[in-house]
Amino acid sequence: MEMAKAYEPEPVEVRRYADWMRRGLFGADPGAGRPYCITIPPPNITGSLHCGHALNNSIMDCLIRWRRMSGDNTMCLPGTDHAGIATQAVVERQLAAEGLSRHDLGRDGFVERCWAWRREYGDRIIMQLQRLGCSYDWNRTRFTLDDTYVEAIYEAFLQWWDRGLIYRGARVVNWCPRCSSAISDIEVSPEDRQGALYHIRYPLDDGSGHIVVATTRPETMLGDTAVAVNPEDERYAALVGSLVRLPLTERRIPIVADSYARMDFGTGAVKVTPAHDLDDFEAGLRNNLEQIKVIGDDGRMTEAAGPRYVGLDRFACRYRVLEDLAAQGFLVGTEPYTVKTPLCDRCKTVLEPLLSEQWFVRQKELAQPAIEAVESGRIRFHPDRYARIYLDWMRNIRDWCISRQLWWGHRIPVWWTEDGRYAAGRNAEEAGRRLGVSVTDLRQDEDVLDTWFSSALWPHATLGWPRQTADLEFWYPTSLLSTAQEIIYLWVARMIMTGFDFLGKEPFTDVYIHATVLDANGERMSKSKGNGVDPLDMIERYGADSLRFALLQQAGKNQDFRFSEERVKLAKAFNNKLWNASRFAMASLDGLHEDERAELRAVLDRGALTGAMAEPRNLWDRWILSRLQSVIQTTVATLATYDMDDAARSLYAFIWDEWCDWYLEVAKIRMRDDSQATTVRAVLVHVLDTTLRLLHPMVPHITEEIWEALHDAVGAPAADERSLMVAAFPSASEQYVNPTAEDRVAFLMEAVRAMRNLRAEFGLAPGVRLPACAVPATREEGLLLSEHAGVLEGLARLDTLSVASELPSARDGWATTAIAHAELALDIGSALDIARETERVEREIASAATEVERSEQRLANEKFVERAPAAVVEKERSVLAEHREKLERLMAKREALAALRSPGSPSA
RNA sequence: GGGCGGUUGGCUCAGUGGUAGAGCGCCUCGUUCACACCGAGGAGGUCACUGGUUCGAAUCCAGUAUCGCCCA
Repeated sequence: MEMAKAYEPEPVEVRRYADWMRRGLFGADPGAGRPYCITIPPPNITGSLHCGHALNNSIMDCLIRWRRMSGDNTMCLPGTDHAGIATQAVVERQLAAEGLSRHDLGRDGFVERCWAWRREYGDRIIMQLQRLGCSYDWNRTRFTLDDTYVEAIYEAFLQWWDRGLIYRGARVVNWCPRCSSAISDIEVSPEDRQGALYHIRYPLDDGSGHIVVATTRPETMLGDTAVAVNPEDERYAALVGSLVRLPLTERRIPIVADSYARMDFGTGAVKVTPAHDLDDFEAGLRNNLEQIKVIGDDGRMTEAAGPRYVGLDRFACRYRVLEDLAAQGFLVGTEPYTVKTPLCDRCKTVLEPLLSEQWFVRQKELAQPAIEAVESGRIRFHPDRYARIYLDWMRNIRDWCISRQLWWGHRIPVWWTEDGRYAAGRNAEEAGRRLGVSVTDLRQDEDVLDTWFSSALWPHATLGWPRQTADLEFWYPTSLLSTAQEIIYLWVARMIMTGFDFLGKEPFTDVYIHATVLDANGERMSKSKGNGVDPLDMIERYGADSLRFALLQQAGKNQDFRFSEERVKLAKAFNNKLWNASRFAMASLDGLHEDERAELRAVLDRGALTGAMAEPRNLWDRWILSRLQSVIQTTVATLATYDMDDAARSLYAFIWDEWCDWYLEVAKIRMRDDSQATTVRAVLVHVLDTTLRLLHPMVPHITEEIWEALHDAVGAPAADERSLMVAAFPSASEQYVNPTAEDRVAFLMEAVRAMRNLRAEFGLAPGVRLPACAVPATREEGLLLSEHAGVLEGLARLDTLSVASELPSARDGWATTAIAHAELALDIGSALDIARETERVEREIASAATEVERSEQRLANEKFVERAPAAVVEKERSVLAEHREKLERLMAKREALAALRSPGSPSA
């Protein structure tokens, strides 16, 4: 296979993905092996891939691919949710463009229209996930309105119904007057708006004075049924129990003591409007207060608001109320105030908390096992700090409002008789039987279920529940749920509750909460701000692998991270580096004898060095193999703890800094020697193979492409059943761990760097080869230097490197430097300027002297010597000895240079 | 108001008790047959602040400041 000089992601990625699909490599069969399963958080069918999806799916696919290669029986189940309110909003907008409303179509017609929309656009995000490279089992893709899924919903509803957990009640909910529906907390987007805090005087009924309340929503005062003060507030203690006359109305309402009134806010007295505020609603229940609904479902004032206000829009009413209060002398003050205003996520209408008849699920009983599972560690959160956030919420859980006044969704399986009785059933017949009436006398409840009701059943419903399927049997409990922090409550918590309740087991054992992706300025990406990075643009420009790698490099236990196109560009540079290093390795395999090719094929097949090459003798081979074990170990350990960032970092550093910068450069030199070439090629092939395996979960396309090319290069037959996707993930071999080799190579690297540094300091052209000389501190270093002289000559562009017992003189044009355990000299001839060289030596002396002094001070500290661990003290002593030795050598050199400069000496 | 996270070189971030690191950017040099999406060399930080613990603190503890997230 011909490899392009620069890596071009697009054609490779498209071809590779199609090939995986064609060969059915994403699918799984239940039964054998260790199960590993992820059911992905179903994106909304109206959505398009954003950075949060891209990050989460990169993480999930990375983990799935890693587990698959590690031999687990993995299955990752994708799907989408029907997104009741979002889809309905989209379709209604479409209708509006045609001058129609949903009511023109009628319920059935409208639902059909939604299905048509879904058929046309609903799989867009699925295709985007495929472009990202996700190895999900697409044959198992689920949608929350699939027939089988609906079965699960009704089963859950009926079971809860029969146990009395579902009830109908009047509660304050988040109401969107435009959508005419209750909406869930997550669909509320609070926004700071400039408003005012109004102080209003409520006169005491007995005429003895007044009490002042503060509010940002004066129009709700028409629905006030009490004034609350804190029971510990001495200012008002005497007033508790007395009545006030509510301005603009005929009502007398009580002053009650309730600790939810904050003494330090406003005047400390708070108006209570139980029908229009969640906290007030609960205070109302505690104090047996009347609930008066003054704002209707359409956002206009009701009759209860009084004749002067009925029919007014709520905002128009605010101004009339303020005028009237002012005119009658009740408005005592106005101050500017930033009001956190709840907006509907979909249509940006200001939400109205209002009292409404809804269906609810009791939560206390369901929460108990879900609490215990996390307390006991049966379910683990990563990072674990989120467990507390979850537990705090679960312990104070409120009943769940599950009804929505929409048409698109699961219609609530409750039927009503004409006389207002009702019962649930899987269908009208069943409800009819329960009510003892015939179907013709029944009408089904108009509401649909909250979309989160269906998502709450996701892990088991997608696996087939309530049927006892093989998938459910094998993969439940699933392994991991990976998601964003803001849906811990709404979604994660509810899945845990339903999992325990319906199956008696946790839905997953691990919950990973990924970071929030911020823009380059550290701000949350949002459509309205328009500051989002579009992942699809990034894929188009740099490839899916680059996007994945860029995201994974920052995906650890952090709460958020900044993301920009620059990052993706850098990830692409890394991919290009890998591509070219591979190209180099493969170029070295051209025209090999068939015996050697067969041997290299065996290396690939086994994922290990084989035969005579299994234990290379050469230092550089031993070194790179030792470093390879370390990166294998780190990769496995960090993926296991969801530290994908550490895994990416460690692979990046290994490939770029060790493999490319050193091993490949050394290989170029060593391969000129036929006696070494065979081993070098085997190590090249093995390290490349291993690296590709390690990297594959993060950057699947490019690694598969190179892996295939590598097989071609050693003459492996074209094989349809071969894929890196299902090759074995590497595990570290103790036998290759070699700290001695690592130390020795560190020494040689230091020698090379020191000599390159010398060249640079004297401004010598990189092309000029110079004679060099090394004086080792001990015999060991001497052997190392002479054995690897050829490599050192190549790396440092030397003419010949001689190992000697004494350094040549500056007089003859030698510049010298010192590293630990050796002195080095370069014959730079006339380029040597004695004055400049003296300056350089002075600088080195100064820095060495500082080091010596620092070490001496530390060791002079008796407490340090006494209390620090012996190894630390020992290390300090050897560091001191090294620095002293270096200092002495430098001082000797200074003297030698001084002699050269003294009068009478020939100038250099 | 409650909870949580961050504050390390110009920028973005690693680094949980033993002499401060990387990438980008910057400066010098270089297209030697894997890669200019590159290579070699270099400059640049009293680790937000104040106390404490310790032989030793970017790291542990307490507090302060500041930015941000979640919840109310």
